[in-house]
Amino acid sequence: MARSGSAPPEQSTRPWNQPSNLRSRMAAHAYDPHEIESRWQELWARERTWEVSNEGAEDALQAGAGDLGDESRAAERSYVLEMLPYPSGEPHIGHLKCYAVGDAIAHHQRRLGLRVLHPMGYDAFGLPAENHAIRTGVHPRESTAESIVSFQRQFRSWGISIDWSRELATDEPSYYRWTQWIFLELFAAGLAYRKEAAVKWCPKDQTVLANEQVTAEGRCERCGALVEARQLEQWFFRITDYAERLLSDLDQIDWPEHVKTMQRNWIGRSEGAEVTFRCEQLGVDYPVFTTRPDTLFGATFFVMAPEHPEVLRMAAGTEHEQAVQEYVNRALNETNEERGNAEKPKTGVPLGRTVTNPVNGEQIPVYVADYVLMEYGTGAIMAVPAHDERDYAFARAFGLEIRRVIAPPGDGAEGSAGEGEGPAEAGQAVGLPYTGDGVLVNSRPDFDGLRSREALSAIVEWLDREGKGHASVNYRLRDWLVSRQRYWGTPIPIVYCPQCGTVPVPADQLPVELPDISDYTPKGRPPLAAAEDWVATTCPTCGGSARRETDTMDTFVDSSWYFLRYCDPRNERAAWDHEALAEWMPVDQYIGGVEHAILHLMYARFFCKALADLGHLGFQEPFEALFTQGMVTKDGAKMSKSKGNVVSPASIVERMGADTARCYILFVGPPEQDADWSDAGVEGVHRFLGRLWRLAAETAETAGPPAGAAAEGLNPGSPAEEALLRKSHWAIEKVGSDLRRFAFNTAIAAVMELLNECSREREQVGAQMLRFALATAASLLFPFAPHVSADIYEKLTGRRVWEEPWPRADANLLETDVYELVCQVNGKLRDRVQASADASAEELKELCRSAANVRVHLDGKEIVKEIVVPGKLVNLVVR
RNA sequence: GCCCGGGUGGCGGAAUGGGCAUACGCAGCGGACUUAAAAUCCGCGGGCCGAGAGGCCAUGCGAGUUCGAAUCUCGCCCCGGGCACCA
Repeated sequence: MARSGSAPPEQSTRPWNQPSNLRSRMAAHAYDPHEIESRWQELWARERTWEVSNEGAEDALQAGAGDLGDESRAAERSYVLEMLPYPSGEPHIGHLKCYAVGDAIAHHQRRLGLRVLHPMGYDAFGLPAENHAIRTGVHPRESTAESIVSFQRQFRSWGISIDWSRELATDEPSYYRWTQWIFLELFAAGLAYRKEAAVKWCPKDQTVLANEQVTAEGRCERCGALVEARQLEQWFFRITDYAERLLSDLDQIDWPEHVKTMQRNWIGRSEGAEVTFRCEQLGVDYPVFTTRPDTLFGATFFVMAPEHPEVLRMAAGTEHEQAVQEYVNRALNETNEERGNAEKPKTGVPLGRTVTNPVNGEQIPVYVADYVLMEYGTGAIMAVPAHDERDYAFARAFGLEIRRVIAPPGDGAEGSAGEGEGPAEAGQAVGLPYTGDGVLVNSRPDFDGLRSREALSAIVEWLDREGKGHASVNYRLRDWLVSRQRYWGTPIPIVYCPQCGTVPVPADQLPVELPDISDYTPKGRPPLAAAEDWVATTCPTCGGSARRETDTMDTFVDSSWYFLRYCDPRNERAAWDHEALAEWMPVDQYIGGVEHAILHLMYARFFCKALADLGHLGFQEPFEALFTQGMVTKDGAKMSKSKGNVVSPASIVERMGADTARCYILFVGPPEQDADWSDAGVEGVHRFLGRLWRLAAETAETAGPPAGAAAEGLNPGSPAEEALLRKSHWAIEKVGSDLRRFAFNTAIAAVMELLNECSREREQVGAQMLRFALATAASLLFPFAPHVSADIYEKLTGRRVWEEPWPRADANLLETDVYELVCQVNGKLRDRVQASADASAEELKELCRSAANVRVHLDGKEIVKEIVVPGKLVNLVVR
């Protein structure tokens, strides 16, 4: 079996750049990516290579019920998913990167033996198509359909291994019917509700804007007019009910730490207490939230948000009523950008009332000020100017008392009661505001001297006993505003009946189809309101005449559940079948841009938790693992039409082929980091694929008929052959481990190294060994450059590379019996010598001491210490 | 201001648990082939000194820990991202 002796050099092996008939050889071995890529793409399409069926469904057909073998099925399946693309114009380079990453993972997992679900769809509703319609009159459905066709064509031309049988678009009634169903489920559970809220309004376009349509300067994205605030009835999802679970479940999922951190910050959990301040004059209690109950004795005034429903009532009948009314009106019309600026001077107006500080019974004045936000906490605060930057600024501006109640730890000033007391000016001297923890002073005998931490719980306990407060947790997260006064979106399936009020459309009457309209121009009300025939309907409950909701849903709603639909995309009876979901969900590897770190990823998590609570899902987290890819820039800047630095994937594919484009984008650097596009760099990768293909084509000729699986029965017949065999196994090991850690750049570099060794050694090794090494290279490169790899592999072995198991490295070939021992003196490299792998520490020391250049550096010195790292180095410490 | 990333040749980057800094690619230089060019192939390649052997210096800056630091610790500078009146 083992062929001993050297494999005879192939007589037909001839330097392939030999002068004779160079031209014809070049023609015969020219790398033609277009021919190769279209040939393989056609085959994969014809044979539906990447489609997977739902085994659960098949089991159910065969066996009646299908929960046998759940575990083994779970072990064998994998769901790889890239974020749903928004189809607009043509795919850009960011899409290419995303799918290059996802496809590499999908291919690798398939060849590890998993059944991989890798579907595709389109986030087809959205504003750009509607804005386009306003400009051109072309129906958004048409322009979107056109974009989808272009996306499909390009994704196919990239050779992405998609199961096209599951394709979907969120603007299809067969899809949004179920988006509406989910809305109704949330509505029935009280998780979808209506309330008045401030929206962004463009006075010029006479339309409500989505947040993302407002520029950083607070202007309308389209016309540049300053955006105003308006109060309108809006639909919300009660995501805040899930704040705690959205936060704590982050610990269970394998996501990049920075994404989790962003979500944690977004949710913004704060522990503290709710404390009640009573207005004796009106006999009303006003609770506030504070994270610093230990500073309660320093509360010298009380502030309410302009939106607070009690503000006007409180001021009513006082001399300040007029001023308060004016201040509130002004504040409500401010944009968030103006109001949110912490730098601007504090403004506010007294209400002419006082409330009682529950810990000491003091009457403190009440103000209305726009630095207090209605959306957070209770919309009112206790102000502790000595220990809060904002309250301090306000107190200084209004000449209010600043009372120091926390002394910095260990400053010895704990006993100096009275210090910092009195109106504004007194505060300056002692470095106020001091916002850190410390020791209580100026409070009450039983609390003075306690540290902040201790005082905090002691005071909360006291409040609790007295019925004046209790421990409480607050979140920064707000409820999700889902209504959009827009046309191109999923209609909200609600009817307003004069008799019955707000009535959900019964599930069996879904979908509420989006009607065609002819005029998309904004007219001060949602475009759908103009579709009179559609708006006028009958009440599902009483049958009387009623009107439809004319707002549509935020497109983030559409994309919050599409990954569920992929599991069962053609189901007409339900949004999904439980079996199908049990088979595929959750997504094992999700891939997308970090720009969705908060919104999309938070919304999808919320949907799954809510749907799980309603009994529709059997899991809590949709995405087990997340990978966020970095941006692709050109000349260091984000690609944009206005900068004229856009690199179109189509032009790269046309010039050099999809394999080159995909490999380059992965080779240029770590995929999670931003990468700058370099035309010269692409050429380099293209050259590499060409060299690989040509050497393989040459080798296929000289090595004779394809020889089946490349590795079988192959024994090295010479040191050169053994070296190439070892290099092949090194590459197998390297690419495998690199794939596991998403290090595609170094994986491709390893295949390059293997090819370099192949071409260097091609005359020193037999054709069979060369064929093995090149087939290995193709096999390892397949996840990144599927077409050329499939082509080479077939030429060399007669087999289909995607049906081959992922190669396994032979551990024996990864270790050598001799290696280069690094010899150091005082930590500096002085020589390298051959050492045998089984040499003892003593032998290694001796080897090092006797190395030629080491001896020079030992001359006249005394060795005081010898450090041996077997397999690596010896370091001699001398004096 | 707070919280994350990151800073390595001319350039993109590599070094996976403290152990040969600069893998792989680009650009560059030299050579082969060609009437020539392109393409292709072979070779060189951090800086300084040296004829060479070799030596010294070098991973943003400064200290520290260690036999040994791109890697760990502390301080500082610069770049990118997120949050930012959230009580």
